[in-house]
Amino acid sequence: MNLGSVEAVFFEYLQERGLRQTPERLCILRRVYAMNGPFTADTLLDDLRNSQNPLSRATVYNTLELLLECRLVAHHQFGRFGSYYEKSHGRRQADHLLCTNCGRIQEFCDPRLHAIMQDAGQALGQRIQHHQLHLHGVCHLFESTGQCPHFESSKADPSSSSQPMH
Amino acid sequence: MNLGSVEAVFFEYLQERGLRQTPERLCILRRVYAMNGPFTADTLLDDLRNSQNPLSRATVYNTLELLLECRLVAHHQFGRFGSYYEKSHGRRQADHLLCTNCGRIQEFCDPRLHAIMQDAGQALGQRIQHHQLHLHGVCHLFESTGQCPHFESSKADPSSSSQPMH
DNA sequence: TTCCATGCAAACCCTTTGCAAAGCG
DNA sequence: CGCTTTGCAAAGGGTTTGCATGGAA
Repeated sequence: MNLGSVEAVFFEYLQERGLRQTPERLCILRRVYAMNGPFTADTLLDDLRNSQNPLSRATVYNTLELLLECRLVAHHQFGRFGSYYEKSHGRRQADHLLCTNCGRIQEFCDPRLHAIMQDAGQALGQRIQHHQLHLHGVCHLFESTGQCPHFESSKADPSSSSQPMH
Repeated sequence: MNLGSVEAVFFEYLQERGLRQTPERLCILRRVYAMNGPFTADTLLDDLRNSQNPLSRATVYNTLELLLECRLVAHHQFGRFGSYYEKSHGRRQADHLLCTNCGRIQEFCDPRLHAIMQDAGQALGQRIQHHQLHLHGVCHLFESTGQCPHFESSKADPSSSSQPMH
C-alpha cells in the first residue's frame, strides 16, 4: 500500500508490455496516489498544471488508461458527466451512493454483493471481472429539514466521501 | 403493461404537469414501446427517420426526458459512450451484465440486492430511490474456445439481451 | 538509432441550447 | 391568442486522435 510498491507494480506492468518508463508516467502515478477520494481527469490535469511539471491532456488520459489496465486506478462513471478516477491499489472494491439533492458521493462496501455477482455470472455464463453499484438517494436531513450541509459544497468535491463503509 | 395503459400514464403525467399532448410525444412513446431491449437515442432517431414521421433530435431528447420523469423509460449509462434507454413500465428493475469481449448486454435481477440497498441507505443516512448495478465479465465460451457467438453481431445490438433473469 | 511517448490542436461523440416558426389548449 | 413545442443548427463538455517532435532503450 505504500507508494514504492505501487510504483513497482506499475513498472513491472510497463516492462511486461514492452512499454517505456517515462518521467511523465511516474509523475502522474504519484499525483494520482497523492489524491484522496475520486477525482476527474481535469482535476488531475489542473493539479499537474499548477505543479513544476505540467503535462498535456493526451498524456494524462493515456497514462490513466495504463493505470486502469494494471488496476492501480479505478474508473467510475456517474451519469453522462460524472467521470471519476481513483487510486485503487490495496483498496477493496467500493460501491457508491450518490445524493440526488446535493451531489455528494459516499462510499460503502457490502460483502453480500459477492454472492450476487457469483450467481449472476454462473446463471448467464460469464466469468465476472468487476462490478459497479450506484445507489441514488436523498439525505434524510434534507428530507426532514429541507437543508443539507453538503449542498453545493460537495457537488464538485466528491473527495468528501471519507468512506463510512459498513 | 399494454400500450393503452402506458399512453394513459403518459397523458396523465403531462396533464398533471400542465404539459401539452403533442403527436410527436405520442409517436415517440409508441416507438419506444415497440423497441425490445435497450436502445440508444440515435437508434430511436434513426428509427423515426425511417418512418413516415421523422422527428428532430431535440424532440427525441426532450421527450425521453419526460418519459424518464414519469418512469415509463429507464436510462442506463454504460461507461462513457454507452447511453441506453429502455421501456420500463411494469418491468421490475433489472441489472446488467456486460461482456468485456463481445459487448453483449444481458439482464438479470437478484432480490438480495434489496437488502444491500436498504442497509447502505440506513448506514449512510439516505433514502434510496433507485440503483444501478453493472457487472463486467467474459463469456465462458470465449474463455474456452476463443470464439464468441455474440461477437460483433451484438456489439451494436444490446437488444439481444432477452432477459434470462434468475 | 529506433520506435514509442509526448504535446498540441483539431476532431469526435453524444447531448443540450438558442431562436424562429408551428400548433396545442 | 398565448405560450409551449418543435426543428434546425450550432455550441458544449469530456475524451480521443493525427501528426510532428522529443526521448527511453
